[in-house]
Amino acid sequence: MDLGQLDAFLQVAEHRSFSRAAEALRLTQPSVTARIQALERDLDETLFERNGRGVSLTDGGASFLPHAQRVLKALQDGRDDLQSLRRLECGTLKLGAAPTISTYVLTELLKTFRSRYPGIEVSVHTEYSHQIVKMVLADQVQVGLVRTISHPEVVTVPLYQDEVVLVASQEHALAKKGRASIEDVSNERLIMFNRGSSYYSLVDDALRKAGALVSPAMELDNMEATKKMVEEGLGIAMLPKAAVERELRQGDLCQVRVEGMDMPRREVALIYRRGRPLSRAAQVFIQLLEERYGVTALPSAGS
Amino acid sequence: MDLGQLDAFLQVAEHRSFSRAAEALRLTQPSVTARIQALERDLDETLFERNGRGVSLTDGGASFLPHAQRVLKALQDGRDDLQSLRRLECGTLKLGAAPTISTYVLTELLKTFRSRYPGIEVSVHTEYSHQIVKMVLADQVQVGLVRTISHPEVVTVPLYQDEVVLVASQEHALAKKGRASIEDVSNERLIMFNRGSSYYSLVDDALRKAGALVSPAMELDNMEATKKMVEEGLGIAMLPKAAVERELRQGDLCQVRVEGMDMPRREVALIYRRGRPLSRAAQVFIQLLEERYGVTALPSAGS
DNA sequence: CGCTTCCCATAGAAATGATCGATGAAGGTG
DNA sequence: CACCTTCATCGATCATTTCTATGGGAAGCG
Repeated sequence: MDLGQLDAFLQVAEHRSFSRAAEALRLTQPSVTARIQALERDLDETLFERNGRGVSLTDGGASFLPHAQRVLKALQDGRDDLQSLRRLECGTLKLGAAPTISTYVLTELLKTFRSRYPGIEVSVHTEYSHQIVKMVLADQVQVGLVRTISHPEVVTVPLYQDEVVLVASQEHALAKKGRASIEDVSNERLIMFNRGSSYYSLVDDALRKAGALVSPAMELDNMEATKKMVEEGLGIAMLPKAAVERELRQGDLCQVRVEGMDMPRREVALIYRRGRPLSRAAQVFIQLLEERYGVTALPSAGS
Repeated sequence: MDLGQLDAFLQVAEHRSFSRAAEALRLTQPSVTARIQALERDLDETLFERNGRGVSLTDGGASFLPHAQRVLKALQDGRDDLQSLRRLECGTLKLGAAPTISTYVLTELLKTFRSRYPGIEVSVHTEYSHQIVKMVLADQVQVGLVRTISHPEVVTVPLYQDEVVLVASQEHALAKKGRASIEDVSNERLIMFNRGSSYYSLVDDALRKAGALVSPAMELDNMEATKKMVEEGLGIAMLPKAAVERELRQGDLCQVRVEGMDMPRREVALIYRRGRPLSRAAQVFIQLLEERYGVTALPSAGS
């Protein structure tokens, strides 16, 4: 069985003639005869009645016709799908991101991405960074946005520094002062965020290094709840700036500069599997990141 | 593009390996490589990522995969359809029949036919005989059941004689006597049926030949109405026996023998287009007629 | 680090299959 | 009856596919 045979079959059925079908196919009539005969032999079924003037479908031919049409249609659909994939009119982008990034950075990025490529389906998996790395390696996600991690199998492209800032409610004394000493901080009720998160140890280390003796007054596993606590004046907190940007802008929270302390920073990076061609959707997503953060993430074509 | 290429594509996608796909296809690995490369060249799209250990689909390959599956499925469906056609599990039977035959003979035949071949779709077109002949010639129906007509392009197989009988209501004087003379008939109110039908002239001729001077008391275009009229005692009628068989059996009407008159007969025949292969459905329908009426209608295989 | 193993790509020869032009046979047409 | 059209057949040519043998690259193991 051959697609050329099916093509010939459809043409002959349409034109009711071998010779006219041959013209349409840009073949000679004996070739069309050969194709139809081969098809009939293959299906063990006479498909056409040959009568003096042209041909007509037998019952078997009539019943096979719609299937032959489906075959060629499916093929055309396949080609069309590839074409729209090339034009980025469809496709799938599977992203992995660490929790804070997923909530406070990715949303903005995806807004742009979706308006640029409305046909591409996007799915986001939020996990801790080390888990995202595993997912990238297992091809469960194509691109990850995580804290900088090095792994031989993974390409890591730093995007930006995610700074941790001290925040307090608007009415808080430190907020009004705008700055605080290590001592001030030590005397405040510090609300800590999620012991499992990488921020916890970052903040903890930085405070210890600065000589602050903090006793966490509260620990929450949830960023939104933590912010609300601080807003309500139940304490102060050291949180990633990206996560509190809106509240700072709206005045719900105030940033407090801490004198004599290096505020911890976390480098956020884009990762993807090394040595593996990226899907087109992933490529254009990474291009978006390149524009946004002024980095070069994709190997240039020349290398 | 070639079905072998699609087959190879599916096998490689499934086995994630060219060589295992080659085994499954009973080919050598280089052949599979060649097929995939040809397909990739045709689609202008890399379908597989070749990594040291096996291969995996690219995004393009993944998007083409379901279409390739559809192609092969459509083909299998086509083969299956032909198979069930051969087993008479499906198919189409288009019948044409003259009005009386359609109503009073075909129904019974089709009951048997449907129970024997429940999957075959049957459609019946009821037209006057000469119209049915045209439909047979135009391939609008495959088989016709009509009064015997001869036409060089049509095979005509007489099936049975459809006798015309004189009927009267149970209470009618002639019914009680069981027989009538020509004179009796002439004195009765004769209800005639449908001037357009071939029965009209048959009956008219026969009466005239027998010397009856009839003045139709009523003329109806509808067999059921005619019978009702006779049942109600509004007159007598000469109707095809097939059309009144049930009423005779149930006693609603009585047959009256007419002395000294040749009752007209109409030969009913099966017709189909000459020199054209019949669909399987038509063949088995004709076989049913052969059984039922003890005739030979199909050319034997040897000729 | 080198060895082995697995996997896919390539090259050239042989086989297979498709196409073509010419011609024949059958049926329809003037 | 001659003529035209239409499909089937035949043998030659050409293209494609498949095979065997071999090369190169990546992964796994000692």
